[in-house]
Amino acid sequence: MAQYSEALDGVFTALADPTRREVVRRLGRGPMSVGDLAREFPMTLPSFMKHVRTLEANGLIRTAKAGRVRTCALRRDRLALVDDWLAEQRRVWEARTDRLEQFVTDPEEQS
Amino acid sequence: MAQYSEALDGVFTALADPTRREVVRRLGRGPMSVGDLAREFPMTLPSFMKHVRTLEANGLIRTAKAGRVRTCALRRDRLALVDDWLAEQRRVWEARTDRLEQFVTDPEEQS
DNA sequence: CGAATACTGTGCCATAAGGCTAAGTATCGC
DNA sequence: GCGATACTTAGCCTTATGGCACAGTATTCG
Repeated sequence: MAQYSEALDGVFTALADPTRREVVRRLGRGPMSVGDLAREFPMTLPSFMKHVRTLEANGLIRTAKAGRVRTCALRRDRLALVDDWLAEQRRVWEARTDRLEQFVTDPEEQS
Repeated sequence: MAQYSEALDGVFTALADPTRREVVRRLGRGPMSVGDLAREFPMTLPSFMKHVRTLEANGLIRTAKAGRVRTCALRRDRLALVDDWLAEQRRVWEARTDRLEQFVTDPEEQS
């Protein structure tokens, strides 16, 4: 029941950017170097590195430098936080005593 | 396989804020008016309304005004987008030919 | 050793996010 | 109708975000 979780803030923030989501996707296939990853995105390396750092800071990836190459790997366990949150949501709304949602958005209402 | 999805951007952005996540949680129990919702948060009404608008703009809630009261209701179907994205992630990493993750973060690496 | 490679660090910039106050509008209840 | 209620609009402020260029450091290769 951890409501105001900073961890969730971080994970959702990290996943709110399309570049970062794509990095997560690619790393799902296996570890990759920063350079190899960056090559697929239309931005400069320093800009791309910010995304890498954001992902790492929020625990979604792990990185390590060997020689001059930094390799990134996905941390699948962190994505589980999202799963958990969704599961709790479902728990909440399944708990309500079958209130039959009479509420309907009024079609007249525009603004 | 919609990668760069604006819908996902919106949903994740909306959920990245603890106030908005809590609103989603509370609405999980059933519809509520803006005023009733706002009363539980330590901020002014105008500030709170911004969150309501963000949630609505990103499709996570539906709102309608009756008289002087605006009622909010959760749109559970939008949360399914997150579920779907997670499911696709799992599909991606399960597809890799059991690459045994030899990659280990080098303990020497600090910066 | 010297050039190329692969980041890394710094600083700048524009826009967006999240909060506030103050004032305005629209209902509702007496 | 008049005051209270429930938003709503407008404008301001500060910080965060995401991108850039340019210069620097550390490895690797020939």
